[in-house]
Amino acid sequence: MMSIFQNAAAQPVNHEQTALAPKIAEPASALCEHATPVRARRRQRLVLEHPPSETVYIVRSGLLGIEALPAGKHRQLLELFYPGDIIRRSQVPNLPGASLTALTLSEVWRLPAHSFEALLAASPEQNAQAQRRVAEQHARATLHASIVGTLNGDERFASLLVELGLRLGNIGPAGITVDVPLSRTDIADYLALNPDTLSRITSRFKARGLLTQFGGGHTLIPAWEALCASTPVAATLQTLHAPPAATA
Amino acid sequence: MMSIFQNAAAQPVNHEQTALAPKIAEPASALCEHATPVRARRRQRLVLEHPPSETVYIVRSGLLGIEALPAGKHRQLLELFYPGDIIRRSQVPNLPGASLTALTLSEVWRLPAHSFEALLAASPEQNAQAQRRVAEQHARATLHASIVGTLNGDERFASLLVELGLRLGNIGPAGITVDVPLSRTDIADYLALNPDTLSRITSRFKARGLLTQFGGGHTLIPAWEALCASTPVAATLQTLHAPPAATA
DNA sequence: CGTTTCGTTGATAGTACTCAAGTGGTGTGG
DNA sequence: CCACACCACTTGAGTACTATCAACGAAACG
Repeated sequence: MMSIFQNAAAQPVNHEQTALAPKIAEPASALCEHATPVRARRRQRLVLEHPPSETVYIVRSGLLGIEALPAGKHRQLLELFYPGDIIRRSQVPNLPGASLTALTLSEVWRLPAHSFEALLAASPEQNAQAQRRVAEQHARATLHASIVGTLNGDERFASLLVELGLRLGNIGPAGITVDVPLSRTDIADYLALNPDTLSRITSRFKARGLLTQFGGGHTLIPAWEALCASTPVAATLQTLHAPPAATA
Repeated sequence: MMSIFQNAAAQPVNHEQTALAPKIAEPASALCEHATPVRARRRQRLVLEHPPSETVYIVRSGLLGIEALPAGKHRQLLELFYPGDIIRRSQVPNLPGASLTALTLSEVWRLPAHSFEALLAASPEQNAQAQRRVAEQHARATLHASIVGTLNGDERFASLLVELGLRLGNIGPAGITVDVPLSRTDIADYLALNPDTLSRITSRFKARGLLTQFGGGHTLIPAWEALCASTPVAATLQTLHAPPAATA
């Protein structure tokens, strides 16, 4: 049974055949009747009220992130959200400048927390599915803490490339192509690195043949296996970011 | 309305009066009839099966953590769990050596995920409360990523002390006393620091009058305000770790 | 009392940050 | 069409922080 919490826009990396499969039609859902569709352009911030008047967002397409602005330090990108993810205020730590920001043109559903809970209470299957989804998001947040806490710059960057390749990559003749929706600053803020340091890392990756960059974020990963070998968490990323078809 | 998901064992830090309030009696719950009580001694690992035969743990007392053992690196303590927290396999990234470990003598409830979901489906209030609890745990995981990603060693250690003070501290005549249940290695692994570096940090803190250590993890924080001033996330920690009475 | 373990401290090296200069592309106005 | 300003990215040199390794001291244990 297809559900609203599953990825709608992810294009699976499939090493056997060319991806770019047509998007699957979605079934009608009780949620879409009560939710307000919202389109967010790049860099637009979505309001995160404080409890108890909470708002729940469900990502339909695009890419969003939690950002914070620590006093006197650089912006942080704490977490990335993909289609199907569920976001509410209380999931976000009350850091200075904390906000939910669209990193690309995105579509989300917005609905009050009490409506969301009422809808879940009415459907045990969707309730269980929402729980699993939130648990998966938790695992991703924990993994990110692990990556930022122990890996060096090269390994962190390789980890992000693997994640984006699994989420957004397409099979091309010369490797896997990814239209990276993050700016260089975004990537540095997400990996807790300095933009200068990130530039050195990308230069090393290009020199090692792990990466080819074109304009506008168009990126080619010529050697997927070598890239996966550059990060100790490639297998873990696979379980959290690969679509079910590619996991099997 | 009191619930099973609220802290049962936390002793709030209250700057107005002495803490050590008597523990509140808990109401009967449908969960305790279906859950298996489990006692875990220090360093004991709790089994984390893979989906779909998932197990859900609910912390009753004590302190637990998620640990991982990256190849060729030191152990990582990725997350701490306090009474009331909900833990299931899919919340934990599939890292090498990932396990749920008791850091102190702990009591948990164990039940199959499908039973847990069935019980939540029967009670909309508990369902909503479980969702809020999981969201709060998500916020803590994200905050930890922020701490480990951007703060230096001193700030990380101060952040942990504030967290433990809020969770486990008691008001004493000379300041706030905390029986820190973590070994030095645990703390270093949690803060993504080297044990040697952590030792230097504690020495600095003792020299600055922020910390007094006795044997067996008995710790005194003489200057709470000064400690909070040592970390940029003191206010955020307050919202996530302070009991409701102390937050107001 | 000796052994083991843990914690501390010093010296050194590796990594990333900061600051600064240089490069390339883009857009605007002459 | 060119000149210029502007911005993002790159690269180099110096600095700050932490990890690593080794030695020392203290406490726990037999």
